[in-house]
Amino acid sequence: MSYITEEILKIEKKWQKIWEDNKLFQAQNDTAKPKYYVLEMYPYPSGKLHMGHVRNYTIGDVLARFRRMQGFNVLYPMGFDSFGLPAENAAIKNKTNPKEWTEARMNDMVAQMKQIGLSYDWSRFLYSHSEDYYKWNQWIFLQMYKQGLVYKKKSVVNWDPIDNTVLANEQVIDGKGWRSGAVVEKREIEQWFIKITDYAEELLSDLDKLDDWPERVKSMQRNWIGKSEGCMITFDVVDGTGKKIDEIKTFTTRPDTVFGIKYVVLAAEHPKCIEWSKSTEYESPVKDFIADVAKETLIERMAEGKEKNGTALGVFAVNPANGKKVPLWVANYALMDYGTGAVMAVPAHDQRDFEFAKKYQLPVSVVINPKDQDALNADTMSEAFVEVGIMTNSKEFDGVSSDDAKLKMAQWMEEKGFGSRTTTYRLKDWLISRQRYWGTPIPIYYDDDGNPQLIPEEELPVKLPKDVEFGKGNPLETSQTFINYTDPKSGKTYRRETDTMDTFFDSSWYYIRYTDLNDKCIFDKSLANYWMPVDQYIGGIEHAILHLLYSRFFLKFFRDIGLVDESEPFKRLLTQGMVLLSGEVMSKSKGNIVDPDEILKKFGTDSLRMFILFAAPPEDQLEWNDDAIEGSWRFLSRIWKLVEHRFSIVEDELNVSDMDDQDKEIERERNFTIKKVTEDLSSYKFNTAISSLMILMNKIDKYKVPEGALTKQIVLNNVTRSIIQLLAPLAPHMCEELWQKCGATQYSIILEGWPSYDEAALKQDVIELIVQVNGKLRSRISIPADSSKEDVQRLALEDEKVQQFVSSDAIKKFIYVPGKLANFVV
RNA sequence: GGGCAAGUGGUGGAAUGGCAUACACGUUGGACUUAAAAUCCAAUGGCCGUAAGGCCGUGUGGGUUCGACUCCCACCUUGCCCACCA
Repeated sequence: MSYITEEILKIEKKWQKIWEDNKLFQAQNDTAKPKYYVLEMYPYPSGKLHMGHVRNYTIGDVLARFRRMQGFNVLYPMGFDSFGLPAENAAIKNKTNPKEWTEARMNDMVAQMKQIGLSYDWSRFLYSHSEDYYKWNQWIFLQMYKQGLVYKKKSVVNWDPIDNTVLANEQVIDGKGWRSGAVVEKREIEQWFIKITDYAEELLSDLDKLDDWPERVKSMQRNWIGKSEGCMITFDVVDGTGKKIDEIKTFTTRPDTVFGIKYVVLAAEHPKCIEWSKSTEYESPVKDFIADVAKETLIERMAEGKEKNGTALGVFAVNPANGKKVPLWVANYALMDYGTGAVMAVPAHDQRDFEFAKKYQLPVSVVINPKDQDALNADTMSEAFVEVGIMTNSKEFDGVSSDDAKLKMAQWMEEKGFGSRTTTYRLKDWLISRQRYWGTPIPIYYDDDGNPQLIPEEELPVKLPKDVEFGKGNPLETSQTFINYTDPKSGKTYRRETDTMDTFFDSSWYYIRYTDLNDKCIFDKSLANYWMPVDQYIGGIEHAILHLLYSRFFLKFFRDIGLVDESEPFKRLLTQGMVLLSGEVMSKSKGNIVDPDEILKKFGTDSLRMFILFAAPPEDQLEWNDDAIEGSWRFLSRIWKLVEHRFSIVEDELNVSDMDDQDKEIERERNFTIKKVTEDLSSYKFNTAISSLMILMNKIDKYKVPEGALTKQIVLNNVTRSIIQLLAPLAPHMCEELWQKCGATQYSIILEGWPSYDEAALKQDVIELIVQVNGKLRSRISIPADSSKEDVQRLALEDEKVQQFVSSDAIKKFIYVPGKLANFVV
């Protein structure tokens, strides 16, 4: 037999069957054993696995197998994020049912996963469109409702005119729908929201506990939550005659500039714009302006360097710091959904306010001067001064550094009662309503007064109906069986909510459902406490913000209602890089894909796995290379031949006193490689783990075992067995097969444990030392490993090459780093 | 505008204060072969030199250090995230 395609495919099938027949990968709920939970982000059932999937799952599979060999009780499950728009779009296009379409794709992908030999526990398989799963989505919704975390609000939403649905802010990318790419329009409808903002502070501060998350992901989440500390200031609003008609609050991070306020602007969506200008000469220009802003698409509104526009409201705000009256304006650069929708404008010290003031000839007044420079002149300034400086024109605060003034003035405003220190977040509440069929129905009905009422828990799940028509808005509205809800107690019929949930709801808690897939409760608390958190989570960077933020929020919510003790779902996070072909991301639309199936047919899954792991660190982009995968096969082939041609079972024990220097060297390399591979796999440096196995293999090739040399044969056997064990998580099928040829005691190599190494065996008696002169490499000398500094200096000076550069009277300093190098400074 | 990450041979990459380019791919030469493939062996950063050897070299410019790809400062380039966020 040799390591060729025909044999490889036979071996793969053989071992996949043995694993399955013995239920080798089923996680046991044995809470006495140390656990390890490995999870990959469950996929959307898109059709076939692509290289990105293969890379993602290979990484997880290696870690799962490695931890199993180390004796951990490993949970390694798989499932599908199977609700979502594509199934519904396909249903419209092909006149099929979303369920059939989705399940056909799921089946294809599961078959491929099995073909690759991924060691999932299929007894814990789940998918979000099953009634057993989405029932708990509805249950969670009810619990959140009861905790006051769910509310309905009429609001301007992002409307995707191609997918005919509302999009969350997060699903709008550069003003376009994340799936359809259509320019998003604005519409106003009643929507369901989840108050994730209640958890903003904890979601932010707990990021500091996630030591094993990439800094990049944490910083993206921090940006997204967008915490700002500042001050809320209340202004009296007066009409032209000075009569108080109302109040307005503004948020600022610059309380130090409060004496420089020259006007106040409201966002165009602010309801007070119309109210305050009503029945005055300002009403019509204000209305025109608001209409103009409303007409703009998101793209236009967000365009960079956007011209600032506005118009006066005809009313005034009284600056509570100095009692001065300043005009109120409506402007396109104020945002309704951040802060209060109203901004105090300080033209001298904010670039946006400055530009606006210049355009509309509003006054500018300086309250901060630069340190150690001439005072600013408000009339000749060409841009706002935004740096730290010295306070001026600010009464008792004059002369104070503007940095210190921030706190002092905020405190002063608090004492005077018109300001209060506040924290705001950019994070917004989560809009979960979707006017779509293929998602979880929201468990609500409306009473005769139109007030929302909860569907009782015992009636869950609210099932998706089958009598629906696609292609006419929200399909659920076409189902008579669905829209009418009959209260079992009163027998009365009510209208049912037809919105479904954002599919991010499904994926926010699936990881904890794997810990206990029972049908009585969402999950058992003790099992969840045992398995959680996920020790290693693996997925794409595209989920760095939303999915991971929502998941963190859900677990904190579960904790708060007593379902689980953990606060963070994912202990360690790995965001794997993309797979590229000639520098571009592989994509169907570009036609530059390498089909995993083709590679599997040619080289088998072990070679594919080896290539993917070896070609780049897991977080980096991976450039596909047809030649390099052959290199991976070549390496596996050499190990195969090592067992076929050189391994030979010997009953005798190794006798250390019979070992010569070469034997000891191989034995040392064997121990060293075990140490290196163990460390590398623990920190997922698969590429260097493989390279150290290659180095060991190169050394084995040079190690000669003459006919009948018993000691050398035993040494060879030992190193061969170790290399197979170390390789087993990476190339599992071939290693199982070879292990059986090498004196296995168990039916699977996984049950034989992970090889250990002897720290003492790593020591060398004689080492090669680098000798530098003035930091430049000049020679290498062999010295006893335990030499003293004086001995090393003496030995080094005896070296011819060293003598060329050093005369003993010129030595200023001698540096000796034991085991590494010696350096003469002359 | 703010934040984060990265920049090393022909290519993927290794080394995170101590031999720069491990390991692999590719290329070239050789062995084996009637031949090819496969396999095995050798060479492979640049410049100078017949050679021994020397000099230069990790985006750029400074700095710290006996010693810097690695640490510090400034800049350039690329990628990603956020962004009229008050």
